[in-house]
Amino acid sequence: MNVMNASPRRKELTRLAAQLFVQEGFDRTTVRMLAQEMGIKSGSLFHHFKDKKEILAAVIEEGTHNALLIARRALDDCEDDPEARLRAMARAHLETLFTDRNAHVVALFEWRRLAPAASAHLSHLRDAYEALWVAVIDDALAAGLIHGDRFLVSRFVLGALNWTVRWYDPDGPRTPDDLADELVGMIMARQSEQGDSLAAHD
Amino acid sequence: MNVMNASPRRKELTRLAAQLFVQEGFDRTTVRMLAQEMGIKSGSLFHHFKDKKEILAAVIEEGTHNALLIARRALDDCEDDPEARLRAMARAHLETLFTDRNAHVVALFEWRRLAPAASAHLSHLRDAYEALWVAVIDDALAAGLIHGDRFLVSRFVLGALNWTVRWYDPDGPRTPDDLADELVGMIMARQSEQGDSLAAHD
DNA sequence: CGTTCACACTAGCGCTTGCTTGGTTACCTC
DNA sequence: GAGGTAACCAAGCAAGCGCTAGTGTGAACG
Repeated sequence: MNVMNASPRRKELTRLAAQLFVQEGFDRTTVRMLAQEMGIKSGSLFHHFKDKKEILAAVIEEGTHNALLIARRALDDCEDDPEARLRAMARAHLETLFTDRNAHVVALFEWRRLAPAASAHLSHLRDAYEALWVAVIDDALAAGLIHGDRFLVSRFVLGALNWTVRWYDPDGPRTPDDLADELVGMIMARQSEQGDSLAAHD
Repeated sequence: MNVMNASPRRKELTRLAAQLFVQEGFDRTTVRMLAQEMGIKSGSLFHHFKDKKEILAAVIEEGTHNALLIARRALDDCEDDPEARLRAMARAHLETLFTDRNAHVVALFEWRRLAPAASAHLSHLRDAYEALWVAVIDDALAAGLIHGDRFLVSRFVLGALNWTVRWYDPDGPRTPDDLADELVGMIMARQSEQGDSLAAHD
């Protein structure tokens, strides 16, 4: 019985589980389906995970961890002006949603299924990820690039991004980067003249 | 065995079912839980609905129907400029989400659980609702009020609105109308140079 | 009065669920 | 070659699931 460590085998199983959770949802994914996808019998599954919820926790941890890594790398690699950083974060978010796809989607949509104790352990990962967003949004607000309440803007932007998993077709004409750029363009104050709209909100 | 008609009793049961579906999700809501909430035994439930999925279908139909009614009324009651109409649609959307709450939320999040045949019957309702949105967005684009691709803008806006059910606290300081106004303000091309009219909505 | 009908009940069937148990294999280390 | 260990399997249990069958009510109607 493994508890929290990450053997290579367990990592692979987690990746497969994420795929099924995205397709079917956590509740409709049975341990027998998971086992079959992994090429083992259902009983063997409980050698790697204590119970079904621990599989979900592992998937969500993996997804959030990955999102954090990709976002940090994106911020490191991009230029240092507010618009570029905002664009980089939006692109990174969609990248985790659609290329790494599975785990991050599960993290977004099945969070509630976790026991409070388990989600408490993961919340620091999530907080770190959200902190990145808040910093970028704050910079964009301070630069007059966008306008509004910092709390609401970040929620709206993340909502618009997260909802893409409901309608986006990866085989369609648009790339995830196109989506990210369009969203950033949509919310940016089209400044024909620069400067004075440094709106300090209360 | 009722099939599609809507007796008053069935309507009430549908309302109660929606409440549970929002709280627990469709899969985790058992027929015994539904029956208890309705004050009857689980067997009696199947006098009103053919099976569990028909309950979900009834809830979703109710939710979409209601959203359509509220949106139409909002458009009728508001002034006839693109900004007012956009604001009215956003407000109406959040109104269905949070006051009528239950059914519309189920319609958004449990759509996939429906059999294709059942969802085909409901798709015309959904199409009608989306048509309202597309018309309003098109007007706003034509008026230069917002900018971007009509398809993407509507998806992003609806995504931002729908995602509110994940974080909005009805007991908090903000009203749903506040949220709607902030979102509209966020995406509007602010070519009026005087001002950060932030808290000043309506 | 008898018939009908909407509505509810009791009882439980057949199946699936998450999970446990006891044992087997293959490999590593000393 | 003895001992340990990670990985797996066959078999199945207890609980819960959606749903059905058969019956009993009281009100409405002729």
